[in-house]
Amino acid sequence: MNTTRRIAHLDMDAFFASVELLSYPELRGRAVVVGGRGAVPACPTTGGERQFARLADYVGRGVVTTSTYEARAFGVFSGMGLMKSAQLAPEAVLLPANFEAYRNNSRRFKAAVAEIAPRIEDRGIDEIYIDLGDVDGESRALADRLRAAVFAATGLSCSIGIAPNKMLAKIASDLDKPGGVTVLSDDGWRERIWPLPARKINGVGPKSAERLTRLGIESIGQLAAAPEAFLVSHFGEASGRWMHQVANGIDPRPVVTESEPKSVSRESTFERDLHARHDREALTEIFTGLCVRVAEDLGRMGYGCRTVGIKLRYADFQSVTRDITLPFSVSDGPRIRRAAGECLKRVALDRRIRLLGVRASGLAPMTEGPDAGIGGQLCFPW
DNA sequence: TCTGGGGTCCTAGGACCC
DNA sequence: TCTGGGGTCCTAGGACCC
Repeated sequence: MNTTRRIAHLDMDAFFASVELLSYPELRGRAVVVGGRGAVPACPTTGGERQFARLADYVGRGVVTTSTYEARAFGVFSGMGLMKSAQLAPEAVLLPANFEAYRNNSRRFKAAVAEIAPRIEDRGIDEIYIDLGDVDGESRALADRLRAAVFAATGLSCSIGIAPNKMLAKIASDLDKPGGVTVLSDDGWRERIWPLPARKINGVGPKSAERLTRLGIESIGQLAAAPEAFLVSHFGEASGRWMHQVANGIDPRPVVTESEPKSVSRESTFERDLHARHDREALTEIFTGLCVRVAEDLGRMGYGCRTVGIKLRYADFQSVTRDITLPFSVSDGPRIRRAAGECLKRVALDRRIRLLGVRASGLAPMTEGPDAGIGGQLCFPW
């Protein structure tokens, strides 16, 4: 019996920036950065030629969402503060994010893939896993077909990895970016994967990579050779085992084609740090607005929540969370606001705050009207 | 001149029940 | 009077991912 699976990971190349280049083809070949709250959109001048904001002129707390490969050559990557990236590439063009356009293109590329291979796991706006088990065709030819279909639907390029499991497929899709296809076979993957840094494993982040380095483990191959008991003793039962397995090419996780939402949240970082007393009015307004948006999200999804939580980030970047679980499900702004207010009473408000967030979890679909799912009761304990 | 916003999953301790 | 386990729920924090 042959139980070898065939799984693809498809990753759009510099997705947000590439979508912007569809609108502004004159920027092709230039260092372009997408991101930033309050970044200035492109505007036509009187001559008809479009005018773009320079990265060097940005002021604020925004970060890079995506950068073109030309910008990455300057060392500008996702997550970097815009003010810092401006020092590396002052002449780069800065564009504000246009999520409507990204969602549009995301839907289109996924639909194009689904025409060829319908078993798709959504991994966010710009990447998917595809179960190719029931799809005919040699892997490389199939990948070429998928790439062509994505390009025909969007005008955008992607990279694809095909391998016996998700972990290997994910690493493979990154091996030949942009526009590459990498196929790893059941017995040939080791020579490509084992020399890579352990950090390349999806799930080994900066903290774990640092700890591994201190233990003398740099590569995936070294991780694979480390005794499982040794990893378990340093990273705990679950993480240690998992690291040992994936480094040895064992990853039985299936491609999950459907999932229920677990939580929804809204948060906001302020232009300047606010003080609970001095800026009370502004904070109250922001807080209520976040609750209203969470309620709107829940309403749109048709879900209620039993747990309401808040998040604060202080000026020193320390974060705290508080949450409360209600005896029944809620979904309306006022009740979410009231529950979140209870949480707010349990945090220190004597320091400057840079971020405020509101979260709803313990989600359950609301079957009937907005008040269904609370057992018919309309009273609540406060 | 530090560091966005939206998520998932895991851990660990305490409460509470059997 | 002292001593157990196991299981579930709740809360807080943290790592990680896109």
